[in-house]
Amino acid sequence: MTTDRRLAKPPTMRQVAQHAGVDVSVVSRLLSGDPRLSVSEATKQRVLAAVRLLDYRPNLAARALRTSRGGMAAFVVPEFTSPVYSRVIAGAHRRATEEGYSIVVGEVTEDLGRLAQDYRVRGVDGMLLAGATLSDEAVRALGDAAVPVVVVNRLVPGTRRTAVVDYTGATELAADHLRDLGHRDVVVVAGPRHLDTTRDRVQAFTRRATANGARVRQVTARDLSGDAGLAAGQRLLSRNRDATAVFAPTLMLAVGVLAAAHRAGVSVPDELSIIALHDAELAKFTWPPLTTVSLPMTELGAAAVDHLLAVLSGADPEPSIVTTPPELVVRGSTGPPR
Amino acid sequence: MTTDRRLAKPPTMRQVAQHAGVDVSVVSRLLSGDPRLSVSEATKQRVLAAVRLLDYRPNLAARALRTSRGGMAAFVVPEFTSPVYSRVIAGAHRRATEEGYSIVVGEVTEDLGRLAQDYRVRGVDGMLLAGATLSDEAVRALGDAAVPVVVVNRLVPGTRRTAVVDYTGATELAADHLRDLGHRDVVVVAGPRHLDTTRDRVQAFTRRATANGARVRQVTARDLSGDAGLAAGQRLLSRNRDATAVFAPTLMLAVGVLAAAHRAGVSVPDELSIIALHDAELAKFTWPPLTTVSLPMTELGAAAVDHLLAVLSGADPEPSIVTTPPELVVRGSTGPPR
DNA sequence: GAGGCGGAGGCAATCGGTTGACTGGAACTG
DNA sequence: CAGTTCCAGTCAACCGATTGCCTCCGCCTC
Repeated sequence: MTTDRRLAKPPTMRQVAQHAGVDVSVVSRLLSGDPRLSVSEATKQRVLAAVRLLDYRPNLAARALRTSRGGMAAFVVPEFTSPVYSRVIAGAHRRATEEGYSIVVGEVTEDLGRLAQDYRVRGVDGMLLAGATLSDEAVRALGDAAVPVVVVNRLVPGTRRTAVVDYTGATELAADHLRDLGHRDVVVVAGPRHLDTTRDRVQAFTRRATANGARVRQVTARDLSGDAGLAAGQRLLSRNRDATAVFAPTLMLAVGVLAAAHRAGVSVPDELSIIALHDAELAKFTWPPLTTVSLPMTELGAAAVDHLLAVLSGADPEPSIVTTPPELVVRGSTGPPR
Repeated sequence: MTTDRRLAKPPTMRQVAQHAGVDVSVVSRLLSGDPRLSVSEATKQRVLAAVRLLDYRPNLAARALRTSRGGMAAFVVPEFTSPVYSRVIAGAHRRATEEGYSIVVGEVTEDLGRLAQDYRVRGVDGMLLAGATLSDEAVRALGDAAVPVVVVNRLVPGTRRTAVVDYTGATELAADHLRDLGHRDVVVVAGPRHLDTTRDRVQAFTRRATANGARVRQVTARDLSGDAGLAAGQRLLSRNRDATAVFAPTLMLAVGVLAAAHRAGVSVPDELSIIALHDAELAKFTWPPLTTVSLPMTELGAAAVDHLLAVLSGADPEPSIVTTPPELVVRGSTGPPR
């Protein structure tokens, strides 16, 4: 059972072949399911038995060298500490593992083309690129990087290689929740203008809320951090005293706004309701707990991997849109306006 | 300047050699700094010029095949969504990148030996293993896995291959802060008994707080999640009404206790002070913001990589202890007892 | 009986670096 | 001037899997 997995070198295909009394090419073709190979059933069983006996697994470096396919995908993020991206990574990792791929992690740098080249020689077959901090042109320029790139969670006009979740449905859920509670005067926290991700979410929300008959105003956060949310929240509270609800396109912004409310002595949800996009454990433990719209980020990671794999096998699929419906998670931060 | 980095195959060492009019072996030895090579300065410059011109980088798959060193390290965690581990990963990634290594991520499975074998054939040279959920024996058994394993953030008796931060100093900082505020009756939230990580922290805190003259009692959380902290907090509030302060060995436990206090209408810090180990953005945005002791988790990641690299180069270093001093971050969750 | 055909498997080049062994010539020694 | 020592590189065998092409053999056809 325990096949002495010490420091000894792993078995090679040659050893399997010897064990089964055949040529390595037979083993290779058999294991890769080459249709042009014909083997007798007996030989086939001998080979498979040898594979099992030796606990053989192909050396990926050798395979990568020969085929220039390394069985790895890079997940590149602006920073590792985002609670949202970590869920996307988890999903990507799971799916990749199922497909025999590994995930290597990377950080966004100014020269993504160079990064792609590095990956290429490392046997990394493609990149999953998350992060809204790049300009549209920068993203489009990646169309012919050294390895294929799939942009995650962002729809860039002119690029098909993306995987996204449906934010429209999520924003509508949020807008309708506020309407149902009776809010008619809402502030949305917009991200910085150059971040198309939040721009889209804010537009979609605004459209729906307006259609619902609400007055929608806007404050702009300088980035998507909690600090930016805090600052935006403070501006919001001093300028829009009559607003009864706030919509934040990301969780940390909402947490920041909540902190601003606490500091200003504004009671949530009595004087101000807060609702955010994206759910995470964190949302359960603020005070009051945050009402959010949960999005299928794990599935997004998986979809991105699937998309990349499709591209790698020569296809040019439509942008992948994760259809798992968003879910409204009502906690304590929303209530009827006073 | 832009050397057409399209889909074309990257330049090989052979091309560099041809360009410089020398044998590939010269290029190889020159680039790897082989001391047994002697080259004229002129040749050397020609080779280096060719390298730059072609923007050559060695194919890692080929190198891995020959040397069985793939230039990759795996960071294996129990789950990706921990805000603490993500900082460790960030540190590991930075350091690894500096050393020309890549980080692949993995999830803890029951059969870590098998995982190590998979990594071996993938060209992953070693594992950084985080996560306290494994038994001591399981960890010790990894001593002779297919690739070397460095255990992160955990001191297992009988293993030298670990990198840790100094929790003792951190717990003393916390205990002394509570003493300075005048607390004499403290509850510590212990993690589950089998988690030696939190056990050590709890013991160290208890020792110091007791020495400081405080009465120290204990509640046990079933794991390290916010939910577990909430449950423990509720038990704590019903059983130890006279305690004036709580020490939590991890951030999420503290967040859970804080939530319990809110739900019970107990005011923090007036009726109950809360202090936690580990700082993260999250701590700034709870209400009140959490007083914490910040630990050098980024440095820990870097130290773990350094340790692994040392092991890979044949050394057998002492357990690495990150000496960057912990820092007390006083926010709003601690104050004098009423 | 010669030729054809298909099944079962073998041969060997190749991917791109690495590394131990080796060589041609200049310089130096005795 | 023969012999030795360096210097500056060169040669070629790997590492382990993949893959186009070849062979051998038995059997079927005409």
